[in-house]
Amino acid sequence: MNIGIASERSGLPAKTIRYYEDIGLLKPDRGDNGYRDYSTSDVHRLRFVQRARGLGFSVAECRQLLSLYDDTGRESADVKTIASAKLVEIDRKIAELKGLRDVLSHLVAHCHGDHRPDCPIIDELAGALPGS
Amino acid sequence: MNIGIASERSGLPAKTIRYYEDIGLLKPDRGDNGYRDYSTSDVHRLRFVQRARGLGFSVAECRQLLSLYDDTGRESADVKTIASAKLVEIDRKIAELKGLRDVLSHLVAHCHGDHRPDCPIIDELAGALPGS
DNA sequence: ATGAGGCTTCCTGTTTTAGGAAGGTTTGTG
DNA sequence: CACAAACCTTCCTAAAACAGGAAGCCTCAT
Repeated sequence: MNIGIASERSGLPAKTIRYYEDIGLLKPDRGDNGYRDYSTSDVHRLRFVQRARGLGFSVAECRQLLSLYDDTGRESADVKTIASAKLVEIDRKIAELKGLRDVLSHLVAHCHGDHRPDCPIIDELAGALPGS
Repeated sequence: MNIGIASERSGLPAKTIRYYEDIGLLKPDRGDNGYRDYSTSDVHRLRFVQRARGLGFSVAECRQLLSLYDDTGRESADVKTIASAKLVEIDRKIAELKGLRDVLSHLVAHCHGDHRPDCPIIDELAGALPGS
């Protein structure tokens, strides 16, 4: 399929998809006319990256995640090591998002009209040190 | 406090903190020597941004989030509108992270040795279209 | 067969930083 | 007091991750 369709289906702009090819994240086939030709598997990879990027993973981290996704010999220790590190990070991100969620909903529900330094919910939340 | 301490306490490099000042995210006091002087409230703001950035929010979005955080008249409809939009987005991100978590843990636990296109878990997960 | 729309490459610009030079300030130590 | 180490300042440059747009080829419907 052409890049326009791949763009629609992955949620990524065509520009970004070409950029990802430039930096070696994926190498679609080329048709006789020189057009890029994406498989559904390519689209899956792109969608995967689209999500991970939106969740604060760098392109380098996405490359790692893709390498797990691609690895055909998944029993290797390397793969497991990387994957469990990513799992820890994901859990941390989930916890932070829940924290952020709490700040916002409490701001809306309980702090209207208050002045900034007086709100105990914020102070508590701002108090948790982030991980790496 | 000096920028070095603020950097330690917020988890952000001093360079990044100065950049955030450049683009108007916060305006610390200045001492007689010209050094920036950060309050604990400044550090809270910085930590807030540090988290939000790591979770895939753009600096522009962080600016919005900070404006909620700062707003002293929180009963305004505008603020509530923005906040609830952010809440929806955060919930979406939490759901996506959980999805990503599932992919990874299943990859590690159940798919070792499989070839990519044969794994039904991935196919299923890659099948969910992301929101905006 | 022609015009609209999609694709190509290439070049430039923006955002969000990181790195480093050149120089002033502060602090601890002899 | 002197001096060095460790901090701070501004400014300039570069990298990462894109976005915008020009110039030109390809395709498809009318």
